[in-house]
Amino acid sequence: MTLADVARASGFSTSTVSIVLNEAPLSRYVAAKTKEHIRKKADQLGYHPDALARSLSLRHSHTIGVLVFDISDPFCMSLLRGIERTLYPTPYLPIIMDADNRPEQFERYLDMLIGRRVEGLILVANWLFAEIDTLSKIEKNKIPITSVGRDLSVRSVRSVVVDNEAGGYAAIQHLYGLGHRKIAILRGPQAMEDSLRRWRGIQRFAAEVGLQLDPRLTVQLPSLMDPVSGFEGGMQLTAELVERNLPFSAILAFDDLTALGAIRALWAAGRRVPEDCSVIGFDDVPHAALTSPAITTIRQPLLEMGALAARLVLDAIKPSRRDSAQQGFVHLMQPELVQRDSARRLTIGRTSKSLSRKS
Amino acid sequence: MTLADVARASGFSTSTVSIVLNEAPLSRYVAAKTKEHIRKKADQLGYHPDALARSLSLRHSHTIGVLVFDISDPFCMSLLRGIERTLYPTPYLPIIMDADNRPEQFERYLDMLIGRRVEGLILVANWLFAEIDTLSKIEKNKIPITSVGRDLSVRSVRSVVVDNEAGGYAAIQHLYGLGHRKIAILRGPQAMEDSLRRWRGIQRFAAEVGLQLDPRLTVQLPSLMDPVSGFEGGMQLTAELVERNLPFSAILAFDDLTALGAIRALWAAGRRVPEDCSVIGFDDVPHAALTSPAITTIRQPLLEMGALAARLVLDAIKPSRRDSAQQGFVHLMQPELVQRDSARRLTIGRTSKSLSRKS
DNA sequence: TTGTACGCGTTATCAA
DNA sequence: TTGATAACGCGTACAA
Repeated sequence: MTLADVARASGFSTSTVSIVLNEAPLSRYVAAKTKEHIRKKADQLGYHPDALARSLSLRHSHTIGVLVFDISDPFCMSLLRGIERTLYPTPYLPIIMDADNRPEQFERYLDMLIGRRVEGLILVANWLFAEIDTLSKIEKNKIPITSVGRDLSVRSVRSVVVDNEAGGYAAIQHLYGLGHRKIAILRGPQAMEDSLRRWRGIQRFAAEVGLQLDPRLTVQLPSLMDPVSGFEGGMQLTAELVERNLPFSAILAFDDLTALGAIRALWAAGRRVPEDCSVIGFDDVPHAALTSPAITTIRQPLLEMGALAARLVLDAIKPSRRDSAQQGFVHLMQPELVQRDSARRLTIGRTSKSLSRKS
Repeated sequence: MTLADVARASGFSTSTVSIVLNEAPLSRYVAAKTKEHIRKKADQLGYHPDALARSLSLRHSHTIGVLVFDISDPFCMSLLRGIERTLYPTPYLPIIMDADNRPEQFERYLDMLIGRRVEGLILVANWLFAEIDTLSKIEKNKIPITSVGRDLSVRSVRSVVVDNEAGGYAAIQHLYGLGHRKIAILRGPQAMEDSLRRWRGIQRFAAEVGLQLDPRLTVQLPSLMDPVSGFEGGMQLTAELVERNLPFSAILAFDDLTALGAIRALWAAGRRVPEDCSVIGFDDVPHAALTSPAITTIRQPLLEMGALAARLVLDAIKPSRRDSAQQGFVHLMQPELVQRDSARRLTIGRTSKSLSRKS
């Protein structure tokens, strides 16, 4: 079904049909019954304008590429929702691609997205990805890029990330406020900047209140990992901690998955959460609220972050902006403590040996 | 950067450039140094062929639409992965759209997908969706459709679904084998066919072994719900069960989210899983393995289901097939019991009042 | 108020 | 070996 088909069937020319169907300005001058007739014919023929041909003619595709590094990471879901919802009322269509954790796939999809002439690009970079130089291709093509979840502002891309330092600070502050002093810290992989930032926040708080962080209780997730292995990592690290028999009454985990792993290890060792040990996570992925106990965590405003990322590309696409000054700007979102059931006030005189004797 | 630009820069015609860059058959006759030269020029200009124009010319888009009804449902992630991985080595590009649980959005995206001339369509219909007549549009357009996760075979669409009856059967069989007799059953919403099928499997097993299903222990999730409310529903139903003080030693939940809700209610009531009550889920969504206790469940082979769905559309797209006979065929996938920690053998003489006295 | 003709970037056909 | 030209389906000046 092409425009020509509709034109032939309705007895008018393609231009008239096009004008009517698009409600173009000129359609003001088209007779009402002509419009009626054309619309009916089009409908009855099941005509759908060819978006490809239209894009070609109009010289813009009305699409925004959304490149996700790992769609199975629960972290992404809310981000995608935020993007989706922001784009929905606009004429822009998000095209979601999943790189399945593989850099080559990422590159290939990037190429395809460029080939499809996306007008903007949102990178959902939840996890590490090696400095992919492929981005320079995009930069050359002058396609506005926004990265969400990871700071890529070194290049010419705008980034939307959570304030990791504030998050780390809030996490330890909460635990401290609950009376915990012997706190095990499960840091993220070395290579991850998020991890470093959170750690800085933790240290800052500790310094402010004079809390001593026992280096033996501060451990680090291995470097090369995919998101799920955050669970494995948290579990293993915690198991080792338990094994070493160091006293601790709380665990500050790198993220929710790590926290889940920690809880599993605790559970396996017969320690209850939160009775015997408090645990705090980071991110607030959707299912953090669904476990028992529900995870107390530092919430990244994922929905809002996705929405902001979408708005940023949208803004950058509009030609009538001098936002170019904002190139590479980092938007820091404020995290928020979500109190649930996995962390509680340290009670005195409980039997568990995991309790601190100090307080 | 267009083909014409490269042609101009390299001093050859667009045809030659096109032939060389596509490694078309004719390129066998092009001088090696010409190829070299053209390739270098193209590369250095950062030329990316315009997929839209190419599609227009070739009369096929090499895209497959993937319409997800709710991308935030963990159920979808593995399905998407399966689709993704199957399509990756082919020239077909999956275009993922998320309807965000809203029928209007579903319809709009369906239209856009048709407009973009997708050559096939995969419906990831995890949750209920009202008989959307919009599908008839697609049927008119002769685009092959495959539905995964939900049986839509009434129409001309091939469906890939798990054998729900076998799953229900396996679930109760497992619980029964563990010694449980007083089993609470959290059935899915009335309107959902999956639920009915699973229930049939349960009844069949019960009849075979002469197990009496206490009607008071068989409850049903409310009808209008989005996926997360499966959690709410499971929690509420279980809380009511506990409240009514009926003895039961195991819960057979409609799906994993429902199971999570049940566990939460049990947890809130001070009953431990699996010590005081066993729980079995359905689906094996990614995080069923990450809770403590990890959920024993009936696994849907989601990855394989996604892969099969993708292969089905791929097959249907190939013109040289007489698969049309397979229109509307349902592919039943076999579920599999995954034993983890939320269900265990009923031990005799435990203190909990929730135990069955019979066995 | 409606029709004609051209261009968007590619590929395919045919000629040279 | 390479180049000109006609589609592909659509929007839009421009003409009528």
